[in-house]
Amino acid sequence: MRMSRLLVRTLREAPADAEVASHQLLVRAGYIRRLASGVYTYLPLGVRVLHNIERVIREELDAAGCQELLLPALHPIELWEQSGRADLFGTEAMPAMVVHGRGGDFVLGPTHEEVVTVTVGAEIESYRQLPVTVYQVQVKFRDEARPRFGLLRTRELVMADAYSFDVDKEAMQQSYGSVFDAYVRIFGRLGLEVFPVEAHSGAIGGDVNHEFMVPSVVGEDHFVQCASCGYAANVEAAERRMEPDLPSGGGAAATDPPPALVDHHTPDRPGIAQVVAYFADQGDQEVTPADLMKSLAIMDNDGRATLLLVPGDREARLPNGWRLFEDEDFASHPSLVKGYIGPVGQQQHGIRVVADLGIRRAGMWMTGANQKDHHVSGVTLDRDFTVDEWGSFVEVETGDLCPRCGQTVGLVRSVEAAHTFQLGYRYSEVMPGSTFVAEDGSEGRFSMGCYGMGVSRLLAVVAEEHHDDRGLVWPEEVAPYQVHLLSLGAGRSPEVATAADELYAGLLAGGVAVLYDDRDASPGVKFKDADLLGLPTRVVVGQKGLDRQLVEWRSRATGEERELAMADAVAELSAD
RNA sequence: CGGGAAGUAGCGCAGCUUGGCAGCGCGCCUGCUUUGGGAGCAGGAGGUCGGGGGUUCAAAUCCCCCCUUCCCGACCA
Repeated sequence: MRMSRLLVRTLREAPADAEVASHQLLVRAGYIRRLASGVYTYLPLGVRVLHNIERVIREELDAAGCQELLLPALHPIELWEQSGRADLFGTEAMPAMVVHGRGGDFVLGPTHEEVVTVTVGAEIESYRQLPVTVYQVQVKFRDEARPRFGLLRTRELVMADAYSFDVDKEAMQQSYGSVFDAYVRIFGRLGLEVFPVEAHSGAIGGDVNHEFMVPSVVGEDHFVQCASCGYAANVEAAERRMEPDLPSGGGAAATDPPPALVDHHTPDRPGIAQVVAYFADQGDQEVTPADLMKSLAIMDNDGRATLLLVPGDREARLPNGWRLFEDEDFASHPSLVKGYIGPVGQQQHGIRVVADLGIRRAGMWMTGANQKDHHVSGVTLDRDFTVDEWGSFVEVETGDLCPRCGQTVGLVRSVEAAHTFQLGYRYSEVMPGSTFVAEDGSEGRFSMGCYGMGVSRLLAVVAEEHHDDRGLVWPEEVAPYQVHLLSLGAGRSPEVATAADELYAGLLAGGVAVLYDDRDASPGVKFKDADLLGLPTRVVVGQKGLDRQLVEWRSRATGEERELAMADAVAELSAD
């Protein structure tokens, strides 16, 4: 491609709305342009990068035996009513956008479980046709509450997602493993370090699932990593080890004998922070969040009223399916007084008590008195309350102990670049046609998996992880062109112009993806633009080199420079 | 959705406090000169000062409403 004809314009300064490096550079170098908040146009250079990422994904998924199809982006709303997820529209869990057409209401597909299930279900009649894994690469739509960081979080995004269909759970897990492995290979080819972590499943559903986390300073997530044994998990799913006798930095040490319960009048002070502030204002007694026990009224996934106890200085981590009490739940369980909840005597009211292991450490606690505007201190395990079930119910923090090996873990800031789910029967149970004749003649239902990867987000992540202060530095797999050919002073030197034109023609004939900067621009401009665009190899044709029948070769990534004989240049560059 | 900031030429910004010709740098166009790390000179084009309403002889500037964008938080497939 001749740069004089390429639809690209580089900017010396980044637009004020671009904050992070990948966003600034992609805009400055002319790869993308913003159309609206979270909606971007891919200019020719950007499209080539996008297509390269897609090519890598296709190659690996094809190699793993997956078959590509293309599903509609426009979904009849009835399809989502059948899965029950239409109820979530407009909520934070499923910010889908609905459009009204002549044929009824449609959803701009935010994800494709419903569509793919009915599509594949209609084609599969027998277990003999299974397993099958399909995938697609297409645009999806999400009405993001807050688009961010250029392509990292958008309202319209390109995703690649695969869906596996198997005869049973064991077979599904096989398929899951094979796509999982393909995903790991894809990240490797894109030049990204990735950590598949155990995670929550959110609105997609299913049991086992993994997020593919790429460590990055622009990440919106953190994952927990153990340097010694390799344990890695999302903070929402991570557990920690807690030795019963190990102090965890909270609560008051138990005295012997334990002191009596002390009631404190704490008017209008629901919540840990307010109580701490209240005692700080009073001045007669210092109370820290760690002295308090956080008592949360929960509906668990079986609909049981449950009291969850965690140390007051820790964030509670609710298991999948659990939710906080709503007003009507409080109304039907009067023993739990919103804002002043405590564990004392709750089992007598039919409340199950579960507690984080951090509560078990020797200690007594201040907590709600189950009476409005009152807290109570000196609350002691076994004497004043008992626990029905222990577990790890707090978000893991740096310095906590690895649940696997007991060493300390750390939090790593990262971008969620892909998410894979073992769905099981979540969709095949509710979507019509998701049955097949099993080997024994009975009716079977698909055990499914789904595997989503953010293609446009990956473009941003690769740019984020591969740039320097002068511009982008694309890995070869994704670079829009491999060679950036510059002619210097071609306007005044017919010899340079001819040599550069011939080299360009030779590279094209040799099948090299080459971008030819044939513009009538000064050398400085061409060098700066070449650095900014970030193609792997730069080749300069100038009078200086031509006098010795040489062209100059330079690696964008390493800065390494070589001189190539004019006569060998095409062969050498084609071999790369 | 809560908090904060900002909208003036394609991009980056000044002007607003104290109302009075709409500016600067880069980019763009023409010509000449230049040419190995974002060249020089000369000439030129380009504006709904985010939108609407109000105050005033007069509004980019003061007042009210709205829209948009970005950042922090919440949330997130």
